[in-house]
Order: sequence, then structure tokens, then C-alpha cells
Amino acid sequence: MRTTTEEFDRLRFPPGYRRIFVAAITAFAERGFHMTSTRDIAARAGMSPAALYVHFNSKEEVLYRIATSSLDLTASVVTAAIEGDGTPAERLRAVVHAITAWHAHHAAAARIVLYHLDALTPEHHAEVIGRQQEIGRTVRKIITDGVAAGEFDTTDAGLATMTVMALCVDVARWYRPDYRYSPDDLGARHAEAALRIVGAARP
Amino acid sequence: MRTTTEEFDRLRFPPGYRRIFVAAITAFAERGFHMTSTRDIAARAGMSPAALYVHFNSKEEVLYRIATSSLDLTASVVTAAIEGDGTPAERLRAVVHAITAWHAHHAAAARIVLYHLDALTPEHHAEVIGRQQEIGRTVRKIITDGVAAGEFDTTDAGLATMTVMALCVDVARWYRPDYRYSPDDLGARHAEAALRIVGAARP
DNA sequence: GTCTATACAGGGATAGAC
DNA sequence: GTCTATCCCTGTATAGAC
Repeated sequence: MRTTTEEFDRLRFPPGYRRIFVAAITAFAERGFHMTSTRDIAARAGMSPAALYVHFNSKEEVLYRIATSSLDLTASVVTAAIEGDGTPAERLRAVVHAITAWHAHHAAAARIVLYHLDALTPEHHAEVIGRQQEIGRTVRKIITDGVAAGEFDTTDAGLATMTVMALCVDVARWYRPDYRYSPDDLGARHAEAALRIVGAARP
Repeated sequence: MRTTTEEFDRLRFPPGYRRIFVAAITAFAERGFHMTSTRDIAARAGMSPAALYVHFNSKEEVLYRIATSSLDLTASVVTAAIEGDGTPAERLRAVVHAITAWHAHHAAAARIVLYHLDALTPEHHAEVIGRQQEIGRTVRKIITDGVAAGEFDTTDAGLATMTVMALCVDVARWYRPDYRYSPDDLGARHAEAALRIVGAARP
């Protein structure tokens, strides 16, 4: 399994900032935000506790940067999955596959973003929630398209969206690297479940 | 919406213990485990900080008792839903309805149990996870029964169980009392989604 | 930008009276 | 069982040298 660190290589950060950032991700993932001290983060980064404050204004800001960076990656995965112009069923399959695999692959990081947001300031909290909802709207668009095209059969596209998203993100809560399905296989199977949920016509 | 406090009335606790217990539930639900101090809990209970330690050995034990009590209630809701001998489809509908409604109704308490378990000692953590899995096995039994009876169509009952449970519990992450569906209505709709996921034959 | 050293607050837990 | 008072550790953040 590729590490979270490698995935985040796609975001180019200044070196000092980056060392703190990566150390914080692994520390938060292992022990949670509150159980991780700034001393822990600094030690993992091989730096002194004071060095953290050269790059971040507070421990909360470290969490905020992790959350937004993580959402950037999720959003890029989602848009990559739906680009081109397949049928709604094809697009739903692709996006559910992608989001599920991402949450399985980076379960630890995803748990931070999904469940530990209460440590953020109200402003940051609202921003992160808003960006999560934005991703939900992308999925919803696919479902309403499918209903309009007569491909899907559901009486409430908004609820169907919540249900499909539940599949994708709840994976972060329980997925472990030794699970019998790889993130990719799980994504494929969840895509099938999602098609059942929206009542996709059998081919 | 009935309050969490009232629901927990079903558990008969000594009065002092109970005041701390209820105060802790609401405090943890509002601000999270780590953001809640023992002074906060005591103040809500109208007692001194020291009073907490008359009834509990530590703040962690308070969380542990909340988690196990919450699981007791969930388990009772689940067993009530499946008693009697309906078809697998009827039992699945009932249990998904019940678990979903419970997690919507007590979203705040459920979030504690689902997402804040990393604050527990390893022993307590393992116990709580084990009891959650026990509930999952109840659902799994229904699904394998349905497959054996030819009522359900799914190639992997274990995965289908995870998927159905995702529906039920993810509700705790986002449900708010002002959502357009009541816990009960949401439970009914989720039950339909669950039947689709397991490939229940249309009547 | 990184270090050492430290200020300062907050919070878990306890002692001992009533 | 509940209180007041307090111990003492942990953890965030800053000051100032290099």
C-alpha cells in the first residue's frame, strides 16, 4: 500500500513546511489530533518544538492545512473520474469507485478530515464542511442526470446521494490494509452497490 | 425530538453517578471528549470537580461507561427489531430501520461511540469494537439467511453487511434534528435501500 | 530557519474536612 | 458523598541566541 506521504507529494510545499506537515499527518492518523502534541510532531519531523511555529501559526492551522490539502486531492480524484462524457451509470460507477478507493487507501487521513473537524475554528470548520458538500453535489448531479435520462429509478435524488456517499466514506471508519479486498476491488464492488441503490436499469 | 437523556432513563443508575453520566454525554456530544474537561462535566452536573471521582475512576472510564451503555441500548433496539419470525426481507427491513433511526435520533451520542473511541484504553477499545462487530453479525445472519432462502441476490454476504451497516451508522455523522426526514422516515427509506443492496427480489 | 530555554495556562487527579 | 483547596504534569506558544 502506497503511503499517505507519497500521495501528498503531488502537493509541492516548501521543505521545512513539508516535513512538519507530513509528520503531523502520520501522527494525527496514529493517535488522533488531541492526543498528538506539538512536541510529537516536531520530534517526528526531526526538529525542535519551536520549528513548527515558523511554518504554522498554531496546531489548529496544521490540521486545517491537512484537511484542505486532503480535500484538494479528493476533489482531483473525483473530477478525474467523471471527466469525459459517459452515461450517468458509467460516471456514477467511476466516481464511487474513486471515492471509495481513496477513502480506503488513505483511511487514516480521511478519518482526520471526516471525524476530527471539531478541533477546527468555526470559520475553518465551515469551509471544510462546505467543500465536502461540494463533492456531494457532484455526485448528486450524476444521479439527477440518470433519473432524467430514465436510467435510474429513485424517488429522492438527494437522499440517494447521501446514501451513496455513506458507502464511500464510511470505509474510512473500518478499512485496514489487511482487509481481504484491496481499495481498488472494494471500489469496484461499492460501485455495483451504488448502482443498485439508485435503481440503475439492469443491462 | 426526545432527548438523549430521556432515552438513557431506561438504564437505572445511582443518582450521583447518573448526574455525572448524563452531564458527560451532553458535554462530550457538544464539544467532544478531549475538549471537555472534568470541570465542565462537574459544572453541568452541578457538582464539584472532585465528585466525579467518587463515581468514576477516571475521565476515560466515563467515556467507557457511556459507550457500553449506548451499545446496550443499540443491542436492545436490534434484538427487538428482529424478534418474531418474519422473512429475511422483513427482518432486514426492521433492523435497518431500527439502527438507522437510533443513530439519527441519538446522532451526538452515536458519534462518541463511533468516532471517539481512540481515547479509550486498549482493553476498553477492543471490547467496544467487539460489541459493535457483534451487532454486525446479527445483520449478517439475516443476509445469509436471505441468500440461502433465495430471497436475496448477493455474491458476498460479508461485504453486503458492511455496506448495509455503512448506511445505518454514517447517519450519525451528518444527521441534524432539522433534516427534512424524521429519524423514523429516514429509517424506512434506508430499509428500502438496504433491500436493494442485498438484491432482494421485487414482490 | 533552526535551536535552547522557558513562560504560562489548563486540566486530571488527590487530600482531607465536613 | 460532597465540598474546598491544591498538587503537578502536560502541552501550547514565545523569547532570544545563532
